Amino acid sequence: MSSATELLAAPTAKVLAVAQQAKLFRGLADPSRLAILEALRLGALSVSEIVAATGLSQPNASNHLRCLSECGLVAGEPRGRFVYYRLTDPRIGELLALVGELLEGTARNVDSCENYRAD
Amino acid sequence: MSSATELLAAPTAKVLAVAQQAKLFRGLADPSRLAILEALRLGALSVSEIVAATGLSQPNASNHLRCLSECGLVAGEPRGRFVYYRLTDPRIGELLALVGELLEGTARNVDSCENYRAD
DNA sequence: TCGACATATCAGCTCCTGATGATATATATC
DNA sequence: GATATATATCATCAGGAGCTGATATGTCGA
Repeated sequence: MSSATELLAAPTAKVLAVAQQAKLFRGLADPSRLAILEALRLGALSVSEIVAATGLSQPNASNHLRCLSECGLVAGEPRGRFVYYRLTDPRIGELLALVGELLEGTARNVDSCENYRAD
Repeated sequence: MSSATELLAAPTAKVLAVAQQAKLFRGLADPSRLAILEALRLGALSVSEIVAATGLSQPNASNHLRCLSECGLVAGEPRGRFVYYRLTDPRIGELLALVGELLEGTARNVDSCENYRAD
């Protein structure tokens, strides 16, 4: 954890908020999960449909869906043998759109960033 | 990297966009970097001022600032022995605000997310 | 009940991430 | 030139993240 002095004291609401924000961003900080969220922007999909739309392996997609569910970004609804996932909030689409706009204006050099290499 | 079939072919603009978005989110996916960005919302600060505002160690703050610079989220301006950092785009503040709103509505359980533990 | 299909979970592996302490480099002042 | 301060870089470490292949579990239809 950060060595921020605030964290040495009892965690303030602000510190907790930052930690939660970091977690949410971490949920988004993976190409596979972003691909899943993009696929879900058009409507609910089953796991198999998500696998087909993203090219992910089935266990990999399932793992990422669990992660996204636990972060509250998606929710699964079992219907027989299928589980249909959907975005929990339309603002998630807004968030992705805003980041797209930011990338056009500022983070042109993200691709050259050595810390986060897209292998 | 993701085994997405699109990536096996020549990367499309879409795939590259997702990879860039993931990188930008990864830049934001750390409490220390978020604390830095929050501090900079009020105006440009030197490295020492950022250290004071966040409680981070100097090398740690410097590393994170380099990361944020390379992602295009902040820019440093040397003035004598000081380097003043600022946000490169006001929409970064909007992004943080939107995530704050999302957290109020959906990701209430982020704190319980086992994949991303704030140690 | 059995077989097929859909989904979730697991073990193991590799690579990445974020921190620290030490230190190098740059700038300003005397 | 020497010293102090500010900042950047490095080596090292511990822990986390993301993937695969195997497999367990649940549902549906015959």
